[in-house]
Amino acid sequence: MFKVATRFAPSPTGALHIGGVRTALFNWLYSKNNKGTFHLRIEDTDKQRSKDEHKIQIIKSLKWIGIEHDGEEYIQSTKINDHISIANELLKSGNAYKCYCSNEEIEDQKKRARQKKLPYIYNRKWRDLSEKDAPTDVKPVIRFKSKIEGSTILKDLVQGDVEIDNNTIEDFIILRNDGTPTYNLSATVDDHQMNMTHIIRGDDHKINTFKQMQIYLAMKWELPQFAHIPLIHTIKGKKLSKRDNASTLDDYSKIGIMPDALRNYLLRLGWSYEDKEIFTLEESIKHFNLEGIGKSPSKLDMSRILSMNEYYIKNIDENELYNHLVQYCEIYKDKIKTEKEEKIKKSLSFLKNKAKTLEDIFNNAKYIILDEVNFGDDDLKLIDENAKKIIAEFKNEIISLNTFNKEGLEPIVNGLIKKYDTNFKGVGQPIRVALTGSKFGPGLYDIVISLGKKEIEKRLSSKIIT
RNA sequence: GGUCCCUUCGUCUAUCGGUUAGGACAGCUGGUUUUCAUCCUGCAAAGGGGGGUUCGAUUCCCCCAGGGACCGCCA
Repeated sequence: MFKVATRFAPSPTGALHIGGVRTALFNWLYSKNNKGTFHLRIEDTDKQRSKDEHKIQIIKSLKWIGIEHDGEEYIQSTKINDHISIANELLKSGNAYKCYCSNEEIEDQKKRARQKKLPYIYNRKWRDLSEKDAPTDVKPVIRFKSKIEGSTILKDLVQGDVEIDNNTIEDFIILRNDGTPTYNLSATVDDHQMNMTHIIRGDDHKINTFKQMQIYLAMKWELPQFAHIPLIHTIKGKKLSKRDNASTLDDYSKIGIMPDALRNYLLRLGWSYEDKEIFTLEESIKHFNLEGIGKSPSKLDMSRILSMNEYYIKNIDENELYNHLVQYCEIYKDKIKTEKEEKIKKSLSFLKNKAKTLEDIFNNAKYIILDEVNFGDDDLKLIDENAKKIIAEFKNEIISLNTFNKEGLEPIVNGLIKKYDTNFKGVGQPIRVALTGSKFGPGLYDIVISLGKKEIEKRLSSKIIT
């Protein structure tokens, strides 16, 4: 048995979206599960639309989520000569022919097909015509001579046997009239030269597979295995496209989703393994298989992404979580100063308890991360004369407090509650606002302890609340 | 319109002929609680429709309906 080799072959004509990432993930997992290799091929033959920045974004995105390809990336545009020479071989062996139809002629055919509500399929005009009759003013394209008789069965690893009549596959163009190869030719030649054993790609490629199979056959190349995975749909039930919002990895990273959480979410979108929901990277490699891939398309569900992220926030090692937070804040928020590290790490256990995203943790930890307290207008309203008295008294008690923990703080707060004939909220809220600027956030004792005596004293002396 | 694919709770899914159709997320209860949460109880929630096959179908077959993908000298 040959070593499994898979590939992910995006075109760098736009940002990689989450559907593409899942395809890459499945390919990667499948190869790793089989102790094989995973390759990245950049299909940059559309020179107008291909951009280097997209290529960089693609590689960065894959790396972010934990996927690294084996070997150098394969740049399709550097192999164009190979593709052209295969086209010529096909021409020589009678498996392809020159088509001298003008653009106008083709457009006309398409128009007529539309009018008659028939599917357009090239009429194979030049399939049997002699080149002697060729017009001199038209540069020909090269078309593959598709089978007309019989049918082809695709033994799809996900969808099972799929059979279509050969005459529904048109004589597709393999070389444009400017001499450049088209997708189906290039992809096939590359897959063959890269020795791919398994082509795992979106369901939208299925018709291409039938075309490509014919090229393999004509070239007497060994056919790889194919697996067409169902597409990811938007909440509206349509194919996810580059135009959809929030579909690149950056969009998720920006709101504080962690790569492992998204990886786990994507893994379970369209694939399952018994009732298991949480998969470490190692587990996902161990258990991944093609049998577990469902046949129906699945919808993207943000609340699930969020809850997966929440799970990872609560369950991963706190040092690791802290590192994620530092990176996140540096890129998207305020950089965390190194002298805050200890305070934040100590507080992570309660900061993370009310967070679904790294952004939530940042918000909860803002009172530590930022040196200045930013008061919300509504929150400031809570600081009336009575509240100011409570705050002042609390400050005085704190100054003389030796045991700076919950046991030491509780009697102080309780004393104030009694004195001012109120409840916990009546005392806690003004102090919380004075310390953090907000009435929401971690528990009062957590805040006080995490800030430390010196900082408390400083903040409670602020003019705005005295 | 043609070809192909799909169809279990709102969502992701389990079930490989016999189950009170299971789990997870979301939702709703109740409890703990120091705001907001977390955490813990519980509840509600599904086999598109119609035919077969079978002692028995969510499961196998057929038809219909609905949804989707493709139909580029893009990839």
